[in-house]
Amino acid sequence: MIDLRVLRDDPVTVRASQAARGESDDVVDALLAADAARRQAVQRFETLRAEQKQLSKQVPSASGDEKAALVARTKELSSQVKAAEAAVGEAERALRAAHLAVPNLVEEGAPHGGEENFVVLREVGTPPEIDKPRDHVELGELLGAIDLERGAKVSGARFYFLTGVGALLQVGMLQLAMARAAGQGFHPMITPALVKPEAMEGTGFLGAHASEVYRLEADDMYLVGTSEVPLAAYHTGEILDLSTPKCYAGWSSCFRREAGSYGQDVRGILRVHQFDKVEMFVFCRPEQAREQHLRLLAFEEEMLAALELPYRVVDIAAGDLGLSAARKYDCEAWVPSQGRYREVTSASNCTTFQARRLNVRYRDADGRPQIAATLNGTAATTRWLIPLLENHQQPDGSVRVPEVLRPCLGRDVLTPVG
RNA sequence: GGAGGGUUCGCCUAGUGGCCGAUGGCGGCGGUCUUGAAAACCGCUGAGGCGCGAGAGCGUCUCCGUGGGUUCGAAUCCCACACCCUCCGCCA
Repeated sequence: MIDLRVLRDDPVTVRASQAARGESDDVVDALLAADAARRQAVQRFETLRAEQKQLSKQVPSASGDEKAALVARTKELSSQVKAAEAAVGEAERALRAAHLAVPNLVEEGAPHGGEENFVVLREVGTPPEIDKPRDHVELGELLGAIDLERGAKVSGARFYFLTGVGALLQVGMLQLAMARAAGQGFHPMITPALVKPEAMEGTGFLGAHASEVYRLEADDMYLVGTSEVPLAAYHTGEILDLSTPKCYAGWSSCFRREAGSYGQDVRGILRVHQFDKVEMFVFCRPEQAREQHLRLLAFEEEMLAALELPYRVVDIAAGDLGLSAARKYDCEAWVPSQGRYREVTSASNCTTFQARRLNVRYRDADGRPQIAATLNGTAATTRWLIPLLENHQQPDGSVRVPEVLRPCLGRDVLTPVG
């Protein structure tokens, strides 16, 4: 949710942000109107309520006719107060609905336009020259690392087993992410993968993403699509000490329905219903958010570099940001079999948008509570196995293990199994 | 699945219809004293909305797990629900 004070004082900025996203500012007008309507309702209620309280206090000390008259008057007021209170409730519900419909203010500098208007900030590393590259499905099979056939047999399309070196690679990669993150001051966390509706709702995943989310009907619980959900909800309703940012690295399995993506990326493990991910999450003061955002991006780049993967950094255009991000940088790793870069990390600056909804605050220099800023970014995830296998493949189908992963694999090269 | 107990402004706690405008302690902050510190003593110490004010502020309303209800008036009475804890059973 955006800051209503900003909206009232500076609606022009909010409209400009909508324009950058290529979206209509009807929702801005609706929010302004709902805000005004609520304030009016509140004032009416408060006037009546104050009178009721004042008269009510006189009842015990009054007697006889005077008392009867007082009670009669307050009785009348009582029903008016009740009606006014109901009107306030109604106005608040309307305001909330209008509020939720307005996306976050786009950060200055973000490219305008839609999905195709992203800006490539840099390309790092050189895509390897591979004659007739095998894709990760073939390599996974050769190495005994990925079993898609049995994944489908047991769980259906878009499921897989990681086996042997595949399982070790994933564990090693995620462990590397955890260890490095911890070394840089991120607090390691292993989070719940099932959350209550409030947590899912509070992080905004029941809006546009609702059909993406698995829901357990019998228990009214949700499977998380990323540990961003439990991490963001972790401090719900709290007032934090943010003299330094609170940084977490959360490891969880992630579940996504991938509804509406039928036919897209159906091969292999690029787009699957379940995967594992280490996610970085930061709570900080709003003025630190940009700096923290760049720090998350830098961490992602260090991870990709450590795994010796060629990648590029993309500045996502305003229209492709999603509801809560003010700015988003993706890293895309080179995928030889596709001859193009594919998304492997995503770092979002949600400014105060997400924390306002979750009511996560800190105290400013004057000791007053203020809304915190939140950010998130990918430290490592199952999908990375794709560029990892493909970029390091050798003509005979073996795969070179990057230096940093050798300790957990116990060898330098993965070779095809009989 | 069954049976109990609990939920009060950081923590603990008092509070069974109007002097609750929520008690007291702990913790925290400030001060006195001290070379400094501790102790002692004094003071301050929840959140949100709205209005007024240039501003430090002032006024007002809301919030005692959540949602309803009773009442002129509810932390307090009634109903429903949520969450937490303990024990029993069952299962891993």
